[in-house]
Amino acid sequence: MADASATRTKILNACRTLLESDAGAATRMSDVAKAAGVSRQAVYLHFKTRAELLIALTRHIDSVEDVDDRLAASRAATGLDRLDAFIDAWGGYIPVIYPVGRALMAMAPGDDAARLAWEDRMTAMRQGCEAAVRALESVGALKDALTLETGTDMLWTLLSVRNWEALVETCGWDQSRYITDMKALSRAYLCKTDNHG
Amino acid sequence: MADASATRTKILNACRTLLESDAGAATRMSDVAKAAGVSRQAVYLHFKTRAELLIALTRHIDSVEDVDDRLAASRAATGLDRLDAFIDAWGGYIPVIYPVGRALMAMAPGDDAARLAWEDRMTAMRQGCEAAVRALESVGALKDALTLETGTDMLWTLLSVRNWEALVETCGWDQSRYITDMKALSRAYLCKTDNHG
DNA sequence: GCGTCACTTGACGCAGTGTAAAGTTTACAC
DNA sequence: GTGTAAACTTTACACTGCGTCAAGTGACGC
Repeated sequence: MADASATRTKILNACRTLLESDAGAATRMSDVAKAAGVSRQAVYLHFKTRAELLIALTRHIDSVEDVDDRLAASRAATGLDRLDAFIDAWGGYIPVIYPVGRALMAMAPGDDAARLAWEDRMTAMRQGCEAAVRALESVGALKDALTLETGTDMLWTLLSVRNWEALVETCGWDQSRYITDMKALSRAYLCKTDNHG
Repeated sequence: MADASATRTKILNACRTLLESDAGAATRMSDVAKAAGVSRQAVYLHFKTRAELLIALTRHIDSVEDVDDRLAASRAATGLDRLDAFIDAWGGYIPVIYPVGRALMAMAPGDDAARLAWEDRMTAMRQGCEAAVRALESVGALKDALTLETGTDMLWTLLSVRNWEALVETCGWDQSRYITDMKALSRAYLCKTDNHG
């Protein structure tokens, strides 16, 4: 018999590879099984549903890619630096989770489990936005017209995966320009004009 | 026998009403048929596929809601006014097409016809963005660091239906705040700082 | 040898889209 | 009134992809 956790990992890696390929969004359970070299039923043995597989994959990627380490740097920064550091961290992580995120977003309208899982992630990301806006507020850099909540709503929207998709995937921006311009955009909206160029 | 074009309109209106209801995104062909008071096959008699029905609905809404009139005002404006006028026009139109747009976006990953139709619309909207950025450029209000294309890419992204969805549907902003803040955001990113407050 | 765990095989139920074919109703023509 | 044609109904079915079920196989521990 095979090692169960090894098979599980094989399935997760196969699924990730497929999702990262061109037609990744259309990846079916049978494709995953074939790519992993197991039967379709073996996939269901490890993951009850397609949504559960994708959700498990996000966690798998998180641990493999050290998401916590990436975000640690942004938590150390203060004032305007915190905004930049957060955009570096989150913006740099988007391309990593994008393939599976895209699949989860695609099934979200019709699948509560997928929708909730993705919403949870986006809610967690919102905490980072709020912390960055709070950091601006605490050094008096936040525009007077903005509240913590309004600023957070907008930053959370600007840094959405959909916007990354639009700029990088659709418009063909490269990742570094995305980061640079998102920083400029966020600062232009959130910060008093006398606090930046 | 019934009037074919009357039945067609009945189907389109029923479909629109369903899409505008709470669980609109999940609207099936059989739901549309039932709501229109015709058989499921009658729907297929008028629209070969679900995608075709949704695409026809966007056109139907365009004509009923006078989309051309809405955009005419923005084409008349110049300089900074053109940006505001375009955001008023397009931003005001998003809530109108959102229900059917959401359905089209949901099926886009797996349906070429739906994807292409939605992309076409977004490409048309991009023309408006480009015209607005060009208007800024022509009065010397565009930031030196920005090109026409970069500015257009970003404005097109900022004014996406997804961002309206995030702010209005998810964050609960009201429509007028969405418009106001989008204008502020766009100006903050696109315009030289000495051209606005 | 015996059980058990991981997995395979093949079949099936289900939902929703789309197709096919035969029948019904209405209108209009002559 | 008979004929015909268009709009629509009814019933049935094919297809895809998800998820389930049940019986079978192979390896390993004891």
